[in-house]
Amino acid sequence: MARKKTQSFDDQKEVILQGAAELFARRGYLGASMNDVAQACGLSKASLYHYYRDKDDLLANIAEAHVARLAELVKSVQGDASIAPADRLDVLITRFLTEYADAQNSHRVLTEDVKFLPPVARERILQLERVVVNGFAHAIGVQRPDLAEAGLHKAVAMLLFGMLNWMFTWMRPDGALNYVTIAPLVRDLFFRGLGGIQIPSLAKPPVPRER
Amino acid sequence: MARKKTQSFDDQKEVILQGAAELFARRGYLGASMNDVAQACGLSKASLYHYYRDKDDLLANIAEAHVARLAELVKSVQGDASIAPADRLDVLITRFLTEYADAQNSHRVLTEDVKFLPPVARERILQLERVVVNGFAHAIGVQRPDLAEAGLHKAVAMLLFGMLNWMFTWMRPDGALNYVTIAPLVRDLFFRGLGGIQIPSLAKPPVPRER
DNA sequence: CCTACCGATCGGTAGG
DNA sequence: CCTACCGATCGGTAGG
Repeated sequence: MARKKTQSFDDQKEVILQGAAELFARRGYLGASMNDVAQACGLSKASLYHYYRDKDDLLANIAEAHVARLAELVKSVQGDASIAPADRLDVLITRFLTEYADAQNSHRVLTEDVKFLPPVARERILQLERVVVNGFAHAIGVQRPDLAEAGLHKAVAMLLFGMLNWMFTWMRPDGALNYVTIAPLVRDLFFRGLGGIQIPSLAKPPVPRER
Repeated sequence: MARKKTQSFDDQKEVILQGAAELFARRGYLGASMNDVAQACGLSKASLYHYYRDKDDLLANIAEAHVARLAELVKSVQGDASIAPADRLDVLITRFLTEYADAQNSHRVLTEDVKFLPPVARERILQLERVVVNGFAHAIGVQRPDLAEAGLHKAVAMLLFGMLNWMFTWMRPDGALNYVTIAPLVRDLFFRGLGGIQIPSLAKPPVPRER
C-alpha cells in the first residue's frame, strides 16, 4: 500500500519531467508557463508544485538527469576493458548518437536552457558537462597525442560536439537520415579529418607568419 | 536640419539594434525586457517604440540584417571569377569565421531566438538561411560530386555549420584560440574529413546490407 | 496528522 | 522623448 503510493509518486514525477522537457524544448524555458506544463500533464498547476519545488527545479532535473546519463556513458566506455583505447572515440560517437536519438527533448533543454538556472544548479550541470567533454578530449588525445600536447584536444572535441549537438536544429528524426543512420557519416568525416589537422603555431607571437 | 534629423534617426536605430542584440544574446529574447533594452541604450521604453514597432520588430531586424550579410557573402564568393570553384569552400569557411568574429551577438540571436518570431517574419529569415546553406552545399558538391548525387551534400554542409555555429557556446573571443585562429583547424579537419565520407546505402531497403 | 490534489487568487512584472 | 498607466499573464501559494 505505502509501497504502491511511493511508486506512483515517482512515476508521476517522471511523467511530469517528460512533459516539461517536451514543452521547454518546443517553446523555450521562458516561453513555456507552469500552466502549460500542468495542462500537458493533465493536472493542475497546484498539483505540479506538489512534485517539484518550482520551475527551476523542473529544469534542473531535466538537464541533470540527461547529462548524468551522458557522463555515465563516458565512464562506462572508459572502464570497459573489452574496448581498446584506440576504439573508444569511435564507440563514444556511436553510443552518443544512439542516446541522443532517445533523448531529443532533454538534449535540447540541456543545450539551450541551462543558462536560465541559478548559479549553483547551473554549475552542478556544467561540472558534469566537463566530465563528458574531457572523456571525448582524452579519446581524441589517444588518436593524436600531439594535439593533446598542444592543448588543442578539447577544442577539437568541441568541434565534434558542434556537429552532434547542431543536428537538433536541422534533422527530422523520422527522415531517411536520422540520428542513427548519420553516425557513419560523422565517424568517417571526423576520423579522417582528425588526421588532417596541422598544429598551428599559436601563442608564439615573435615567430613571423609565413604564407 | 531635416537631413541631420534623418541621419541621427538611423544612427539611433543602429545603436539600439546593437544594444538589443547584446541583451538578447546574453539573456535570451524572452529573458530580456524592453525596459532592459531601453535602459541599456540610455532612453525610455516609450522612446524605444518610436524607433521600432514592437519587440518582434527589433528581433527580426537583428536576425535579418545578419543573415542577409551572410547570404551576400555567399553570393560574392560565387560571383567572383578570380576564385576557382574548387577553392570556394575554403574561402567560404575563412570568410564566414571572420564575419562571425565581428557579429557574435547577432549570430547568437539568429541561431537561438528566430523561433520566437511570428511565422511570416521567421520564414523570410529561413529563406535567407537556405541561400547560405545551399551555397555551402554546392561548394561541397564541387569537391565531392558523388555526395551531391546521393543527396548528402546538404547534410554534410549542416555538419560543417554545426562546428562553426557551436563555437559560440564554448569559445572565448579573447582567448588564444579565437574565431580567426581556429579557421585553419576547421579547414584541415573538414577538408580532409570530406575525403573520408563513404556513401551509405540509404533509401534502398531491398538491398541487403553487407557487413 | 498524512498524502494528493483542487479552485481561486496572491504580489509583481511583462509588452505595449 | 518622458511619466503614467492598461489588460494579461507570469511564477508561486493560500485555505480546505
